Amino acid sequence: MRLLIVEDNVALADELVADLQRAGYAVDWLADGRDALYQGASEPYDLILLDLGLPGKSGLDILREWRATGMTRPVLILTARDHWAERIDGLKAGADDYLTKPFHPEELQLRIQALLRRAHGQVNQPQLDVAGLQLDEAHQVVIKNGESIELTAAEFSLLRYFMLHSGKIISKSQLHDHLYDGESERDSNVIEVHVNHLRSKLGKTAIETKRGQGYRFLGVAPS
Amino acid sequence: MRLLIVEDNVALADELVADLQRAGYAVDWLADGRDALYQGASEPYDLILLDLGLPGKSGLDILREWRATGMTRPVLILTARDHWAERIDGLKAGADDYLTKPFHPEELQLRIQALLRRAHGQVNQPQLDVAGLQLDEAHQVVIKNGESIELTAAEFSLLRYFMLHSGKIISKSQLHDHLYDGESERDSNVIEVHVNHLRSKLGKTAIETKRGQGYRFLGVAPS
DNA sequence: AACGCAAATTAAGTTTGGTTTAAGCCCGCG
DNA sequence: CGCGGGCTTAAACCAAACTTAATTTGCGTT
Repeated sequence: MRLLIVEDNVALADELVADLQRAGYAVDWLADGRDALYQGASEPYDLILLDLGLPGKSGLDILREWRATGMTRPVLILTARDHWAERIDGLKAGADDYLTKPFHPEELQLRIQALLRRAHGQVNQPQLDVAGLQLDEAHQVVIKNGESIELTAAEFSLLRYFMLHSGKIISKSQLHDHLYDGESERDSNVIEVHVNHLRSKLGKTAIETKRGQGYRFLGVAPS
Repeated sequence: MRLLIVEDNVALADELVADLQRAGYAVDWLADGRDALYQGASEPYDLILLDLGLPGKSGLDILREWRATGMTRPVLILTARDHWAERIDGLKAGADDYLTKPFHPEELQLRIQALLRRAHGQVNQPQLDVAGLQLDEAHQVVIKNGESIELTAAEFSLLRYFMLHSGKIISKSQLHDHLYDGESERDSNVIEVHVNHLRSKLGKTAIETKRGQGYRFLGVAPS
């Protein structure tokens, strides 16, 4: 999953970036509202964290412009506790959720997970449960027929993407765009290697390949 | 389907070409307005993507000249968001649709599909639905009597062309011109081979051959 | 800092499957 | 009949995807 953080406070931003990268997200960070307006709409982010107290262009304005031009990606607003009135404005402007600063990192993680699930139609489930597999974010493992399987960070975020897009055809470039941040190569076979690992852990049939188009996640049959 | 891209930004153009080729189009690319003016009118393109911010000759001028000389092919204009006034000029000059940069690749695909359908009288349908067959662009399959049939890339683009020209007689050289880009051979039997494959998947009667003239797509009778 | 480990990535070699070529056959039309 | 366009099949070719191994990276430990 690829996230964009729009936040002008450098110290906070650094911490956020570090936290989220540790949690297996590809993270880009922008401090400037103008850049954000453009990049948030053009790059394929899965979720955007937006600080409302930006210099230059206000966070609310950015959000409104995005929504006006048909940008539908989930946006989570960060706002200072003492500006609580902003929350309502934020939701009105099209935010999907908000969080007041200061907040606990774990709280943020949970909100992000919930938003991502929600954006893919997995409503009200505490964890991703798709096609015979449950993904345990806290322990970075996947449960298949009651048996828990350890995953590396890369495998985990790849599988999470597959589970959120179960049944759809996903191209390798799409995977690249969503699992790696701005500065990374396109001509490599990382994806293929990790898919190979996932297949050996979940079973060869869990991921189907559609030659020339991409992959399709099918999951496992219950035993 | 054969497309022409007129775009001077090399990076963007490369990406577009790659995307569209993956989607099964034959793609030519020109960066220069003067070349475009000539080639866009002389080669048998099915659709032209035209960037307005060209050096040398403006995109608008090119479009106007095309239309003045009776060139009726569909033209999709690409324009920067902050030059929004150009859109109206573009439509006045005879564009069929426009898209503001930055845009999502998927959005572009949808517009292209819509324009191609529109240019062939298939109005307002989300997917090609002709002669008992529905073409599913997203999954590269065709649906016949509720049953989904897998197609290879070559079969898919051939079938798409047939469905867009259903009932008309189509010569083999016409197929060559529209399914393969500039640099390719003419004396081969590729088309015949793929027609053969399509017939074996759809039924022998789906495509009729008019000896010495070409093929005619008839589709399948509902069961 | 330096080490050691595991994970991530790159690289190289192999397999697979789609596309094209090629050759022989069929068949409609003179 | 026989010529030529079209059909069919198999084989050749090529690029995508897979696999495995080697290398690099990053991190925790000392």
